Amino acid sequence: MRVTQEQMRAHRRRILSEASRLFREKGFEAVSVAEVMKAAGLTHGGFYGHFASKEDLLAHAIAEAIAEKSDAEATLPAFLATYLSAGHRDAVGGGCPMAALAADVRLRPAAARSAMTAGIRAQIERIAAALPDSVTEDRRREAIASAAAMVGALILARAVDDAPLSDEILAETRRWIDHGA
Amino acid sequence: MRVTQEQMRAHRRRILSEASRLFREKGFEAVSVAEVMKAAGLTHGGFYGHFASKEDLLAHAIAEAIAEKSDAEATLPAFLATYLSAGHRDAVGGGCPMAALAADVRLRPAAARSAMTAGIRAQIERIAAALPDSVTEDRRREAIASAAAMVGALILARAVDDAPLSDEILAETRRWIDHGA
DNA sequence: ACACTAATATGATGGCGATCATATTTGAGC
DNA sequence: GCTCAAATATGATCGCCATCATATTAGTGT
Repeated sequence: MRVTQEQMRAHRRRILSEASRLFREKGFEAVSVAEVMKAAGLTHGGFYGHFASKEDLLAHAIAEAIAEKSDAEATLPAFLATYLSAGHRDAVGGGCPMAALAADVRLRPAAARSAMTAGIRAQIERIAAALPDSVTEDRRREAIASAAAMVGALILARAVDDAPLSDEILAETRRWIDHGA
Repeated sequence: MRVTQEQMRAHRRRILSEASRLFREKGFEAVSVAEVMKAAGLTHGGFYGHFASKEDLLAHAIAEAIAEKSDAEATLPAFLATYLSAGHRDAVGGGCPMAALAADVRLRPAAARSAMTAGIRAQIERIAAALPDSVTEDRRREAIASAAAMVGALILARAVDDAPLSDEILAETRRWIDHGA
């Protein structure tokens, strides 16, 4: 049945939002188009009225997740405390799209990689802006290394099946960045 | 046809080695059991004589990759130079199993996570051993943060579709760890 | 050498999932 | 209000793949 143009835009937003969450939570391949549509309260057939393919959806979902996360924390220690927390580790679906999908994106077509690249760039710049003043070149280096350490720590903390080790990875990486920056 | 027990062990090793490479290269889901067997020079049917399931294979393949990588470089700068190099970034199939599979392992059953956890532990200890002398507690912190930064940098460098940015992520993270350690 | 069984090969099976075709409903523009 | 096309729903299709069943071959222990 046909719906309002407004409704249709709302549907598209809903699909994107659910896809963004599901992809982060379960990985790209493990989520079916039908599952996304069901989560959005629709049936699978209408999907191709909104997106060209599942991979097209991924690219938009990544962009969505990145845009949604662009409200930065002011200071680096505050950001770090949130980012490298048990809460963030355990809430993958609503968490950092890079930690959840950057490894996966290597295997995906250009559009998805491009969206991810934009997110990584933005993240580096955001961290650089939050760093205490110093030489521009050093700020960028610190921002890059901090971003890498944060993403890496979250990925490792999520991979590990041992809770104390997982906590330790988060805590020690956090202290290390705090100390170095 | 039946083969020598020796042959059979060789087949198993071959399957593991090809699986280890293929999983790193293309991801767990994108590799089929038949593909692994073909790469090992066998047909798909015999697979279940060697492993209980595809996921069982993954667990053993991770353990394999980790064992194969356990010949450490002596010094941290030397290890870093290899690890955060364009060559390593571009040779995923023979590269670090954590950078290739840690993010994926979060979605896999216990055995795979357990093998990965052992690898992460070993890597942390190896880095700690390679660090210049200092207080034990600080060494461990530096080792954990360095491991996280290295894995994160490699993942980000591989995700990005822009060569200069990718190179920059590797180079700056490397300098940052070198400097801090 | 023989019998037995282990290793592999060949050939199903069953399910899932991306995508497409067609039907249905109902906004939108006149 | 009427017409037409646009969203969505329903229902294929087609291919892939993990796993299993059965056949074939030939080591292994005697």
